[in-house]
Amino acid sequence: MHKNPQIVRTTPPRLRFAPSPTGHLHVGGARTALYNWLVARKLNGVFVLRIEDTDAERSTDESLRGILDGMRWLGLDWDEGPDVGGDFGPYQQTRRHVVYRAEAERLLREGHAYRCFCSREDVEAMRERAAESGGALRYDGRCGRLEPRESTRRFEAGEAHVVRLRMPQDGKITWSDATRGELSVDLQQLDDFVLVKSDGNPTYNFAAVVDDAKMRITHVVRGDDHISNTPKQLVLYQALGFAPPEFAHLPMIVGPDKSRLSKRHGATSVTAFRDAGILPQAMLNYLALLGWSYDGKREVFSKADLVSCFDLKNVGRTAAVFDVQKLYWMNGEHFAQLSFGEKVRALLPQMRAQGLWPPKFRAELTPGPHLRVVTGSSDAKIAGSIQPLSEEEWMREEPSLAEELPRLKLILDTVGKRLSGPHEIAPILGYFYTDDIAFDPEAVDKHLSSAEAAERLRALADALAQVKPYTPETLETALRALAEARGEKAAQLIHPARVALTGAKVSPGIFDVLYLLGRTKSLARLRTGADIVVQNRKLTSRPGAPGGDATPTP
RNA sequence: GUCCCCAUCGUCUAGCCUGGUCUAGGACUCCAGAUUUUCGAUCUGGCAACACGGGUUCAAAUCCCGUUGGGGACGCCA
Repeated sequence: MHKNPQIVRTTPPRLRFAPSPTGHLHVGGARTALYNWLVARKLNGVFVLRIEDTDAERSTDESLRGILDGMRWLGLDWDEGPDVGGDFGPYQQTRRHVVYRAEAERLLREGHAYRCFCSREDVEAMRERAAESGGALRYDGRCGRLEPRESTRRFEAGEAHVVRLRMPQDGKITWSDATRGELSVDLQQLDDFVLVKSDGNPTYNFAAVVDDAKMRITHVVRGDDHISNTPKQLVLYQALGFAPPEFAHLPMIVGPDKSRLSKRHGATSVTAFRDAGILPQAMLNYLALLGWSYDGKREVFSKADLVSCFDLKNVGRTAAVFDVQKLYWMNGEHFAQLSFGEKVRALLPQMRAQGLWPPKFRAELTPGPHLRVVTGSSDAKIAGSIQPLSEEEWMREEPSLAEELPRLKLILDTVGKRLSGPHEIAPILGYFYTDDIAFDPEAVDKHLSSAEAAERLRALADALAQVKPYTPETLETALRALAEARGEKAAQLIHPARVALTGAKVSPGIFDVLYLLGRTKSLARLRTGADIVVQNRKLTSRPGAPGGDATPTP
């Protein structure tokens, strides 16, 4: 077979991601896209986005939009694609019919392919017979042995048919895979597979090869479920007279049960993780580590780090289980590295989704050392750190954001690493923004269940009502003085207070919480907490529990 | 059924090509201690793996063969 002289390996490496718009962008696809993108960027090559929508039944515009959204969110930008164009378009297979038809006709003319008039039932029967006799499930190639004249006659008579590749039957096909090394398959295992369906549409293997060749793709990086497609495609490249690209097969991403990741394993679409508050850079980083490692030690990488560190040589071969827990950990690592402004930007969409923004209430902060830090000299610093917010976003949030920002800054500072990312907003700082607090039953059970607790909360509320300047420092002295006067430990006041104020057993230092919540809210919540204790006791002592101080009903 | 791929802690992995430095390293999770007004965070420490069987070799996680296990493909889906 002659080599087409016009197709020469082009200088800039060209890689592609070729999703079919039949569903959302799932993590496996995103990882494939990422690796292709990384290689392209690292080698200063071109990243092409091609849409494989030849399956008219299942392809939808909605899926296409979702995939593009996902790619954009992850920051995987493409140089050529359906929306941006390029020199080798169109980039949507449904618009490339003429190309496939021309190539199919050429193969037919040159004898590398033939028309097959067998019905689906015929082929099915053949496979069954093959399975029984212990061989590979193959089409037997009978139409390939038809007299050319006979074939033409039936074709011209308008008989339904497909086009099949004439597969050589001797020897084996071998290639060097960038991640697996030498791979080979006996040609006898392969059959004359379909190139063009009876409706005239190309099959995946045919369209992919034609497009990769025409689009001058130099490296094909894909999941290892495509290993068995590779020999077929290699034969096709040969028949078409095109130089094949380099292949790199990636280990699959699987669920905890080691089977291919699917909905049944939980969230798998990247947009679902976005909506759950995962940062794109964390997603990217985590995905990169699924099947690739740098030196076995370093795990946190920025996008730019990945570009410089990534190498197909370090891609592994064993399937990787998708571990959401580690993804969340990774999210925390990236979140911690953000500036205040970037954090706010990452937090706002999530806070909106949770009904925590715009704030339903704000605290009246008494000027104190804490507040001075924010409103005083460092104003400029905050203004500077907020810059990542776009003009538009700033304007949209103008009234509340500007007013709330100093407090939010203090909240984030005091919450510190307890907040590992936007995905934790509700439990970690929700109580600062809504009175609709979710009480942790365990916390209530432990600290809001005794008559003493109710009494302490009321005493504390009364004491704090008197504190002159309302600052963390004065609050602390007041609380400790109260504890001492009552002959109790400070912790006995602090624990119930925390639950009353936040509903949780985890929170920043209690004095910061009191301060940031403001006096009005704090006192109200302490008193509500006392009421909860009472209700709680009524409930739990009702079933005639004899013990304790439950007064017998007349 | 046929073919292909894979096999290190529960999980992600380093080490394997170029056998000894591996009583197998890092990370997530978990546990313990320190710290803390509590939790968290943090620090310190800990649990935990070379699938099995044969070879080759002075020496094997590393090389070879086999077994077992898992996965994938075999479609007019991609």
